[in-house]
Amino acid sequence: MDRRKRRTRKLLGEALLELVQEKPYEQITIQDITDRADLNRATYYLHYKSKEELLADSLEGYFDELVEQIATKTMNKPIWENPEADAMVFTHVAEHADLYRVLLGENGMGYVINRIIDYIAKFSELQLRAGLGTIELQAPIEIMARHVAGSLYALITWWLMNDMPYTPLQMSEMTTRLCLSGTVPIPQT
Amino acid sequence: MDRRKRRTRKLLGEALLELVQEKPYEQITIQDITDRADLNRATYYLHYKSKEELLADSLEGYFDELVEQIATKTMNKPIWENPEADAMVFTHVAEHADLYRVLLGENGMGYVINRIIDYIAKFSELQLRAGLGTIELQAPIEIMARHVAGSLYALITWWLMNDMPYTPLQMSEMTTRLCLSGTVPIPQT
DNA sequence: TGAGATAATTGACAAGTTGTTGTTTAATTG
DNA sequence: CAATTAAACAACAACTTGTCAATTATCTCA
Repeated sequence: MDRRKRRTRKLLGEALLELVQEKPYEQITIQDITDRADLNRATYYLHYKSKEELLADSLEGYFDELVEQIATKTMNKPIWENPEADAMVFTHVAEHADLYRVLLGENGMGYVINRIIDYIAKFSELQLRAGLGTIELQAPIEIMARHVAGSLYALITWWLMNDMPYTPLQMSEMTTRLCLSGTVPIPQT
Repeated sequence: MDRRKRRTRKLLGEALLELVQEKPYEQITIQDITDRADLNRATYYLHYKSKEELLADSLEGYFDELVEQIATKTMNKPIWENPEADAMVFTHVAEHADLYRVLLGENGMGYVINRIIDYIAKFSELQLRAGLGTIELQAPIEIMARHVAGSLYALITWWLMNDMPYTPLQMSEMTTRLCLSGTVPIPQT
């Protein structure tokens, strides 16, 4: 890819991620973005058709970085020996807390939220499949993966929106425990 | 409330919920809404300041209806004797599938998503507190409630987006099982 | 029922946004 | 260095927004 092209896109992405922290996403205009990036508005349309397209592109980097980090650390380990994997997610979120608060919070963006849940679900599915034989199935793997993803997502946002009252490791341990053993380890029925 | 006022708001709400199923939410203009509702554009501003305000107002009805249904059926029963409660949620979603697909799916709306998770979390928290004494805590109740809410949310959307391949009762049973006992009932470590 | 209050209609305003185009200038690559 | 590709710039019509003041219709309650 042309160096100029890359440069422009990077500038646009940075501008958007900055702006997203200053005012509601819907209120950000293309004008705002190009002003901030010091580019002509017409230039924007040479690269992206919509705001969404730019946003997707800009977030790619963050996700890839995280996924790669995790992948190298947790290859093939079954999920229940891996609170570190989740801990990395919480750490990553903490490092970009301002951004994620906007993306996931109050008036968060459905696109991003679903994207993240998908990401986690895919990952969990792999982990669950890896540990297959040993465990008794509570539900189809696909569904279990969604369950885990939803839980992790909800705990991340709760944690973010409540000023991160636990350490990433604590959060990750609770998440793991809840996902593996559920809320009621020994049902008294 | 004045009958005309109520009428106008109802018309606006219906118009928005219709439009939301026809084109992306961001692309819907106030003009579109008032055209559809057969009202003057200026009238809109007499009632709402933003699209979000109208949306919130319009959804209120749906949620209240559902919550009331559930509340009467499940009063005071501990959560693990209540797959019916969850089943009602899945049934409700199925009845308004087209709408929820837009609100929660692909380019869903963070506002709505978070609103729903909050709703469920509050509800779970009550249920968990009710059954307290009997169970050993895996994590603070607040967190467990989020965990359950996230899971239910994720399973609902997965189910919706995959053309509802199970019955509401099946979904609800799986949800309950996963939340109570986790993905790995007897960890073999 | 009728008077007074409240909503809705209408038309118009300036300000701002959008997407696009054609031309010119600059940077990059081999 | 020449050819290619991107960016800058200015200007376009079309549309959206929020707000106004003046007018008309509808509702409420005494």
